[in-house]
Amino acid sequence: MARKPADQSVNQQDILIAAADVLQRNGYEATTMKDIAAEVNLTAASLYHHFKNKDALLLAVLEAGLELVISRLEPIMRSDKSCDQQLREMIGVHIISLTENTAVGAAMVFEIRSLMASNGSGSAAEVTRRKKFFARRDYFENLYRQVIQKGVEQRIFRAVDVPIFAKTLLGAHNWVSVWYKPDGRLNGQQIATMMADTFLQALKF
Amino acid sequence: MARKPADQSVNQQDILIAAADVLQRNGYEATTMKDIAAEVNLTAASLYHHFKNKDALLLAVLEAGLELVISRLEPIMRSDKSCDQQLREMIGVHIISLTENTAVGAAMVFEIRSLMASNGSGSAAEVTRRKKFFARRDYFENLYRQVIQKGVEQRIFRAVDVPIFAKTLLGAHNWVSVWYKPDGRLNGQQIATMMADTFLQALKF
Amino acid sequence: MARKPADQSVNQQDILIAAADVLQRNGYEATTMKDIAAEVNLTAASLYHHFKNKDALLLAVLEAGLELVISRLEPIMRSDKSCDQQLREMIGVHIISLTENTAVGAAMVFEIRSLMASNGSGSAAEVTRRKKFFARRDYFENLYRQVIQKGVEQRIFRAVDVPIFAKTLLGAHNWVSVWYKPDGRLNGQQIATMMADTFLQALKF
Amino acid sequence: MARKPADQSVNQQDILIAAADVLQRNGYEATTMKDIAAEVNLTAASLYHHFKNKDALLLAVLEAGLELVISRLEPIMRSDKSCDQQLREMIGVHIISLTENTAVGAAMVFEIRSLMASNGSGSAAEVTRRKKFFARRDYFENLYRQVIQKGVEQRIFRAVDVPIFAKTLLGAHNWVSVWYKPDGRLNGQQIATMMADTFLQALKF
DNA sequence: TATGAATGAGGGTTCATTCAT
DNA sequence: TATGAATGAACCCTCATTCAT
Repeated sequence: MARKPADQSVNQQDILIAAADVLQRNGYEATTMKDIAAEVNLTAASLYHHFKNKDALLLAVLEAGLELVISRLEPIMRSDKSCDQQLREMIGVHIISLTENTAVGAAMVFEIRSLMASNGSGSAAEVTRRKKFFARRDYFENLYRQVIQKGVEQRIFRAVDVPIFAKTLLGAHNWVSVWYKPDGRLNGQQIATMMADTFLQALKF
Repeated sequence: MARKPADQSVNQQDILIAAADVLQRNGYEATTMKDIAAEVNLTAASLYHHFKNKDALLLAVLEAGLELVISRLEPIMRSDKSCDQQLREMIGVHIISLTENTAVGAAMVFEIRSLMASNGSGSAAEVTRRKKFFARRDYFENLYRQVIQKGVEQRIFRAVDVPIFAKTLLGAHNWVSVWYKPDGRLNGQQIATMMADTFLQALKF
Repeated sequence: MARKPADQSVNQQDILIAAADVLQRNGYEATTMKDIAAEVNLTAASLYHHFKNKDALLLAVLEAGLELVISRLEPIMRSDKSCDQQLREMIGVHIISLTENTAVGAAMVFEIRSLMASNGSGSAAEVTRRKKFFARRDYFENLYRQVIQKGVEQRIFRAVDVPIFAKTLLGAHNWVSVWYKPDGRLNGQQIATMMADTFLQALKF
Repeated sequence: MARKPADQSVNQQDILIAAADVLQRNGYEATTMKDIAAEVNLTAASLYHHFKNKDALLLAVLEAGLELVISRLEPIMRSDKSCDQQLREMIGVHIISLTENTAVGAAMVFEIRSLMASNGSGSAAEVTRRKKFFARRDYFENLYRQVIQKGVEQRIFRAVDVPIFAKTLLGAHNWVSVWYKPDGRLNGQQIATMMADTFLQALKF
């Protein structure tokens, strides 16, 4: 009544990666636990040994993706390079992250709403964790705002509305994970360079 | 899009508007026929007198939104203004459309995937209609590409990769319908101006 | 994709009766919606047109059973007969109700705990309804307490601890629906008479 | 039932006690192996080293409870006291057992149905064991019948229908384990006395 | 047109149970 | 003995869709 799998057991990381992939392809609502499980050769029921429920899995996927990008952005922020150089590098690693791992990016674009829909429900711990995620998301966006703000103050960038500019930039980035195809005309690095050029140019006086 | 029939019964337009609204709030998968029906004081069953099925309804919503924007973009394209002026105005009406009618915009951002997921299924007529929609979507994106391309050729814009720049611009626009709040700090017109500034600046030599 | 049933549609009453029957046989947890549906030639899904969920159905069953008994008890209470006569008649109709409809009685015995288990969950309306049910249950028990109390005060009954005596009596009654078999040695009327004798005797000086 | 092994590992007794407790609180179907395991700091899987399956565990709980009561009832039966005194004492120890160990009592009230539901299934050994349990249950009820019968024959009790009177008495008793609260107005001894009074009175001429 | 009732399909989730470690 | 991981089975419930009225 309980068969053993041929290979060894999967870990949460494997599941997260698979889930991100499926989620990106199908979207949260259209993705079934079975779909995700199949991707790692498990039964849907088995997923519940690793994640409390579908919401928790989604949240874990988003968290992982967000933390990955943050972990790559922060060192750039902490460097003593000039603002324009910092922004250029940030856009670079961000786009590269997105193209290397479309799953994470697309999940973030599309599924935040699903996450918000589940707001209010769940245990206190779940609510807390969700709040923390949104706080991290704001922190992430703030990294961009900070460097833009700093550049404006240092007269390196022209005087733009920082929140709007950040949203503009992030929207453009997010969309990459929707249209990017690994076998397309341009690779991630090339796209990153172009987009960095675009936004740096947009900030010139 | 604003004609008012004499009688009081709901028509397809009413349903489309309501559907777009609900779809934006909840997303395609999370939106039930009952939800949409409730918005126009009908039962789910009654919706089937107006639309063949949920997919057809979604498609109709997307079509309406897309055609609205196209209908506002084409006159600008056909004018004899300079490329930069054309692009500025296009961005303007696009953003305004999005902020005036978040429903349509968000539907376009989020639900294209759902539509693609249903690809291959359905009658020949449905498949044809879906194909036509995607063709229109490409046409829409092409409007942007054309004006950018023309500007580049006329040395009014710097030499950018046109497809990538168009995607960048569209990504930024689409994202507006996600974060825009009618009671926010800035209205649609202000946002439109700022984003136009950004992208026009980005195209300067 | 949606077949019609051969016979005409069922109403809530039919479902309640069927549900009470199945619930009694299997217990709440062991009873599936499918089981109940099958009893009225419906699909499980169809039940949800009549009751919001399994809990609501259970509650409706219990309510119906309780109200039935209360409706038979109250006229006796309101009569101007002597306490001992009143109590005798109450025991009579109660036992008869139980043997005529073991389902309801057993459900009441066994499933109150299930109902309590679901306490706190659900919408405010559900909680309210549940509270009201428990209030009615208390009212029901109070009918017995009142007549006993009155009898004690009028020196018709010996001085017993009223709450304990009522519990004793109710426990004996409830258990009837567990062991009573329609084709047993004695019918409901006979059992009722014997139990009335027992408890009236127990109250003599 | 209260021996304590030197080591600290759990033994079947510990599990039985814990299981009885959880079963009483939640009922058989609503109680999970995990629930029971948690009560003794084990995992569900570990329980299977002690009991073949959930049914076996339930049966063991019921057996233990039943045997406990029987073991306390038999000495009274074997004494040469008068019938009325014997019955009084039997009611006393029975109620006390119930209030001291609600778990066992409630399990007996509520879970017999679950046990019967599993009838027919299982190995021959299991069926045998189940049959034996039911035989013991009948034996237990017979203890009451015997003393009542004897009393009637000796003209100590009035002529009642013995089976019905026994059911009446047992129903009242079983119900105690449902409503008894350790911190209630009366303790087990007081309740026992009152109920003994009631039933002895009911048997008077 | 509108709808109440019904249903097949399926999704999330739970749970008893197994087995390798 | 103990357990983590896994699973088949089943359950509750939802939903798009149909059809008689």
